Amino acid sequence: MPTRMTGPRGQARRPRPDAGVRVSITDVAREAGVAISTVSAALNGRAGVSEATRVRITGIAERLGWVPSIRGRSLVARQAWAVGLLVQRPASVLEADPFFAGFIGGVETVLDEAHYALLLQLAGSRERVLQRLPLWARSETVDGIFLTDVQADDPRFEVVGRLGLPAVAINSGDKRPFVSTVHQQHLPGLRALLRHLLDLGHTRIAHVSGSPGFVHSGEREDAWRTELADAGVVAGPLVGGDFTSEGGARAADELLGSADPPTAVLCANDLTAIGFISRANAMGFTVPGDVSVTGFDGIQLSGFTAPPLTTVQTAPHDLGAEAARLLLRLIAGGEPEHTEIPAAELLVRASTARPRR
Amino acid sequence: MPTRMTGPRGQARRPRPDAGVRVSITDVAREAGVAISTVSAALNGRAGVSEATRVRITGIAERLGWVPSIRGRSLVARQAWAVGLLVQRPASVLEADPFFAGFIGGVETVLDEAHYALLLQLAGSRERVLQRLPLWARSETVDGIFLTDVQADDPRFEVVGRLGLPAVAINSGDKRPFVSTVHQQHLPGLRALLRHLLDLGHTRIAHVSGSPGFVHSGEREDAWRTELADAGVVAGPLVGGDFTSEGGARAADELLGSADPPTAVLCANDLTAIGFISRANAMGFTVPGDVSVTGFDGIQLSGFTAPPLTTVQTAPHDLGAEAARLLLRLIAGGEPEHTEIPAAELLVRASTARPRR
DNA sequence: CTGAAAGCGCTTACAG
DNA sequence: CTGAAAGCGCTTACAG
Repeated sequence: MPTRMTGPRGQARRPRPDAGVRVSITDVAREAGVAISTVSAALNGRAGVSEATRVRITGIAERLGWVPSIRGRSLVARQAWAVGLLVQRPASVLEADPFFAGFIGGVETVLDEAHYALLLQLAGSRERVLQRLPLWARSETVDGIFLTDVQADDPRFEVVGRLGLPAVAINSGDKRPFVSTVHQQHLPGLRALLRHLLDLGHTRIAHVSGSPGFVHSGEREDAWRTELADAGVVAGPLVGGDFTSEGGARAADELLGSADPPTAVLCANDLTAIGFISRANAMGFTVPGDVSVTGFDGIQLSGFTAPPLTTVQTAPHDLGAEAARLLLRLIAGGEPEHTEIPAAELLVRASTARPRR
Repeated sequence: MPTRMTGPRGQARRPRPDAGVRVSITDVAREAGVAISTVSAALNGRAGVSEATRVRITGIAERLGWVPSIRGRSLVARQAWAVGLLVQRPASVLEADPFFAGFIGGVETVLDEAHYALLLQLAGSRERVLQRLPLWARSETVDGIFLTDVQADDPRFEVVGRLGLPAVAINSGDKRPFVSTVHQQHLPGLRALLRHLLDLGHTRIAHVSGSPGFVHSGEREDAWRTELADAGVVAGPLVGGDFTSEGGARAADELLGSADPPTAVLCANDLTAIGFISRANAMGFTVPGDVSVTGFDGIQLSGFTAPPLTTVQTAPHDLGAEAARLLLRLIAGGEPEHTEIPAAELLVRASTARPRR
């Protein structure tokens, strides 16, 4: 039976097989009959250690299963070898959102190679993020952070600037002080999408918007308004959405239940479009026969809906990879940079067609 | 212009506004004219500090913006205040998978309250996970880990046991040595799903399996075989899938292109089912008119497909929350526990109906 | 109630 | 080429 002992913080800790014997640099040094500084130099490939000693020490370290403690190393190096993603959303939204999985996947491919880890925390709201950001920075838990879900007047920029915390903003619209930014242009794809609808002959094009406050919500709404104005078409009704399928379904109720429904609907993202189509079908409308519907994002499932969605293909994975590269460079002492990945492109599939009349 | 200086590891580091002046416990002690041990005791609410001193020190710490460095604290406390998720999949699979977002969301809701962080790393393959696990454990980067995607003969159990690393296995099937486990029963829902198809009158029920090697792939295939056998129905054709929509589409090609297509298809998960339906439609088959199709998982979009999917509703979020609770208890010195969350339930929607003849 | 010391596991100048 | 010492920022016994 395992016995109980009391750990350094007074918590009961159960010893495990082979676990009590944490091997430290001191153990390796003792075993090798050298000083710890020699072990350190040998293992880190620093000059000034004879090949014979290096081989001997390496062998002993391996035999003892010694791996340098990141805690001791962090303390002197003043690095955490971790970067953070402090998400400004409740868990429920994160779980449904198609952006984060791709973004994190991209981030990881780069961090992994650099032997950096990603620290993830869900702060749930804008207020709690602002509360936690200084703690993260001052406690030196991470060497830098990603700023996603940038809002129009985002106070985080001022905070990371003041704290001196390396940060990369993703799709923040403008260049911001103190931080690097990576951006994927959505406007060209959005314009192409609207021209596609106009070219098909639509003149009554509605918009289901994203959650208010987000940079990309405003961007999509503006593009819709501007592009239609340029074509001399009166912008159809605007319905407030929230980037969810439920929001899309509600918008369908409202738009298709009206006296003069639109012939095309620009949805703020794919989830919204899928919800819209689902409800439209339930109401007896066919897509694209009665109404053309477009998405935005190009999530994997958008190619497998009925009908497959006309949308704009974004690249959260590539955005994540580039953001990670920028952050690592900033941490290494580089100046802030501002880069772009290739613009999001129109993907014409089967959810759009000529208007019936 | 910022000047350059060289950091402790020889990397160039750019000082930032306000960033050079890292305030440590020593600064607070000096400012307050007390010993660092007094500052530590005061800030951690330990007994033996007069109220007056505590108030004074707290005030000074706040004014100086001091937050204890997790590095210094980690070293003496021998805790990382972080747990890890070392994912055994390439980024592309992770990005498409509906499980992880929900699971991570659930984990976070619990960790956040306990002031623990989640360290995420994508190792990409089983081999690299096994290579990295000892490094994570020995470098003391995390206090414990989650074991997801458990495979039939998973070597990770032996490794975490040997390393003494607290671990929680998710849906691992059996109880395993050394680790806590959390499980959501899928079998009752799976059986109900199959009985639903049998009750509708289907006698030719095919299965599109998941990726080979995973516990839940085998579980679904076994249930399909067993339940049909119990009902005296010969199990229809089995097609290998991979939990993706592409795999589902390929399976539709194969099954619906055959001379005697099945009247119902049990897909290993929702993504597979959605891909199957998409291709079925393209081939001129209606769902559920010509063929009934079922999913598994109950992802949010499964309610918005055309037709909405009959599936089994799983709860990755709850699984994540419970797994996090178990892991924190294990880290605090508790014995391994084995818990269950409520079983996954059948969700009958519109993708299933009586067979045509 | 407060302070001085030791030590967690490392790395980095600096002596020999 | 190797070793002894100092120090990163904390916490925890132990003295006073």
